[in-house]
Amino acid sequence: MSNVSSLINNSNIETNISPISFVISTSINPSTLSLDHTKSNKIYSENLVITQPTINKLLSETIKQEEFENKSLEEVYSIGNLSKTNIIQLLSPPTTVTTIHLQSRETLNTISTIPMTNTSGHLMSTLNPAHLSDNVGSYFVSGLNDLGSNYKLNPSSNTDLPSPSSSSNSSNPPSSSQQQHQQQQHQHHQVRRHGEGNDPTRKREMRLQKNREAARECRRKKKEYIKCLEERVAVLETQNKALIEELRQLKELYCQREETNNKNNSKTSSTTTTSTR
DNA sequence: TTAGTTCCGCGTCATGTTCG
DNA sequence: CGAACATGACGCGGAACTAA
Repeated sequence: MSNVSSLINNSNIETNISPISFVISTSINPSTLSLDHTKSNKIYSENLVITQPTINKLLSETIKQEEFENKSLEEVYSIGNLSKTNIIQLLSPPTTVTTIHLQSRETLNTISTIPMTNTSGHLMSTLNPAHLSDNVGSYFVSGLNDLGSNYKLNPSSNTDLPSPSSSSNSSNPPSSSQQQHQQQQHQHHQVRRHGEGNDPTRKREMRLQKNREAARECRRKKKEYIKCLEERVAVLETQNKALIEELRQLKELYCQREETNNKNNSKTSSTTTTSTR
């Protein structure tokens, strides 16, 4: 679990997106999900960054900004009617960050179907459960300075994974990672069968075996981390484009208003001069 | 078709970090 | 402080790709 306060302090990414934004950490216990176990790890480590309009929609269509900011954690929890959802921390405004541990596939679906918007409500992207499975969704690691904590996955994530037979894709042939997992388990059991005697050769074998597995896991995490970064880049680029467009429109509007004001001013000044004559 | 190149994943070693 | 773990570095083999 990443420290939300440090996340905010060390990274201005969320605050750049919106004065008030929310980080929803999808630290899902894989055992509670009926996901393909080869894919659950992806969800396990990633954070969703959802902006104010989205979180409002998530919690309640009727929640007003001020209301939300003044609520206690428990109150927000109950308003949002987020069953099985645990709001860990709600920082005070202006940077309000909520970290929510999602604990069920159901909750994940609730959030996943909500479009991500920017500060002005522009649609940024839609987070779809299918995207999560495909690892293409709009979710990313929480902040550059917090990447370490995302990079480090729960070491039990492998062993806690549901068995392939219980997954929804049980009819599919095992993927390479599934095979790898089975192979690892097999090797693990073999090692156990042989015991951990004091034989130096056996000790060395054990050490090599463990390191082999550790290296595999390390590479997997590294790949996942890089993928997260790439996805984050994509999302930030989209947001950046939207913000630039928003800025352009506002500038245009401002110029138009200036022009109208100038015209009005010149009109009134000319009428006043004629009336004084 | 084939030789050369690139990419990817693996196993191992060395070393830094964490934990009891 | 030692054991266990995490990770960077290195070399190797195989698959995929490419140019001749």
